[in-house]
Amino acid sequence: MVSKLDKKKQRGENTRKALIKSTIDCLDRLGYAETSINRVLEGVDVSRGALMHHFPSKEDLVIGTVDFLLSRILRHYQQESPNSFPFAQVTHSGNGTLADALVTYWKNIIDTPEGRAFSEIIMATRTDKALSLRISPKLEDWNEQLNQFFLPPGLDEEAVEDVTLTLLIWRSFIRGMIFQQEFHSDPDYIEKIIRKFAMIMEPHLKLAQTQSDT
Amino acid sequence: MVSKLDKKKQRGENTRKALIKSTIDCLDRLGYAETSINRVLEGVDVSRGALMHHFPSKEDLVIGTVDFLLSRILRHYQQESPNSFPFAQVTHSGNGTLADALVTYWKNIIDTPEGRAFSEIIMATRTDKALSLRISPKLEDWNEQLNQFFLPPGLDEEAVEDVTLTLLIWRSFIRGMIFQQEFHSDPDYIEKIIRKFAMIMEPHLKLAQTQSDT
DNA sequence: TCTTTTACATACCAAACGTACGGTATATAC
DNA sequence: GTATATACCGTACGTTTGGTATGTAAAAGA
Repeated sequence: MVSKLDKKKQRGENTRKALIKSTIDCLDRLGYAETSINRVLEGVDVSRGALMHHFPSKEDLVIGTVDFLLSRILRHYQQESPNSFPFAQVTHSGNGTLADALVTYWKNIIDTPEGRAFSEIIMATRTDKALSLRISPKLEDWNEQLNQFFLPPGLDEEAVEDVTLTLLIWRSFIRGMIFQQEFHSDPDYIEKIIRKFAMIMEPHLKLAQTQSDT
Repeated sequence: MVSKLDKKKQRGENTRKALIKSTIDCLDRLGYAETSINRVLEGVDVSRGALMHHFPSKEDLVIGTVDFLLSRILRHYQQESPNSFPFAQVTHSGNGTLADALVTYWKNIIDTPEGRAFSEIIMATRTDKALSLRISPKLEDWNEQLNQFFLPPGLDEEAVEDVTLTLLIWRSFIRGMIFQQEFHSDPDYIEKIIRKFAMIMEPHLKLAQTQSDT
């Protein structure tokens, strides 16, 4: 009884996932402007009707994709993964340099199909008011949850503000690197920039940790 | 004799400028995905035929807009403007804080219709190969020219590399702030982040200057 | 068993897209 | 005066867009 129900729900879930995967692929390869429903369908064996069944509008498809991308990153932080999380590595484990961790984070999270697709959506959200209205609350929540990973308990208000700002600087820089890639396509040079940034930021991360220790 | 020819060429030049201005406005308000030829024409009193005469394809219109935007920023740097150029202010004049200059730069150059339109095009260039082929060389040239403003003569090779990397970090951060705005719409908070970044970067700019003085 | 719900498929729609093209007016060159 | 180039106009074309309407097969619930 249950297995047949599960089988059907599972089928629907698989279709949803396939559509979202194809959407991510399109956003990464073609950009937001050229990502159409037809193009998404080309990359997967799903009918137009099936897509409209799961995502009644194109906007719903984008929202579904955002939900997937946001929870993906959160999941990534929740289950340890000390190698791709720069701050955690420095403040918790202590082995390896911050620069290494930053480069790994860039390669594993930001400069990936999912990371680039996310950037495309964020960029589109800037001018798409309907999208912004639905996505902005999600982003605020997500931002809040992410920050919790970096805020050791017992910090005073000022220290929390300080760490939060430092985190935002880090995120702004690393997202901006997606733009910068257009000027410097050489991955080695990109890595060099990231390493220098890590070097400059390092003392300010250490400071945040020291404050929480006292 | 000359006046009549000039008058005609002037008229054409005015039409071109009006079309580019309208394109910038559309990119800023609607984003790259929703910027169509029809939409550009809506914002200006020019016929469809006139647009096709000056810009034979949509791609040509974008290229024309990029040319305008790039030369605009270069012009901005060439003619003094010490208030909006953070590095110049610190290394040349010395009055006012770096943070103030950075905030001014953000407000006057990046967070403007022209700055946002530029970001939209750069983002689109990532996935549009035809556009990338025509724009990338322009960007490399432009980048090179911009760097010249920040490189005092007599620097050794290592110092040049150091300053160049620092410049790229700065640019990556400030462009990334366009993304970050989607998370924090409050301008005062944006300013706070920029000021903290300036504080962190300040010693590293001073270092570059000291090296060139010795 | 009969009804409802879920998952998917096919066919179609009006609107908008970028582009092509024939035509007019005027200014310069010879 | 004639040829040529520039600036501009307006319509029409074929394609693609996001979205809808209708139908079918099967599982779930009564």
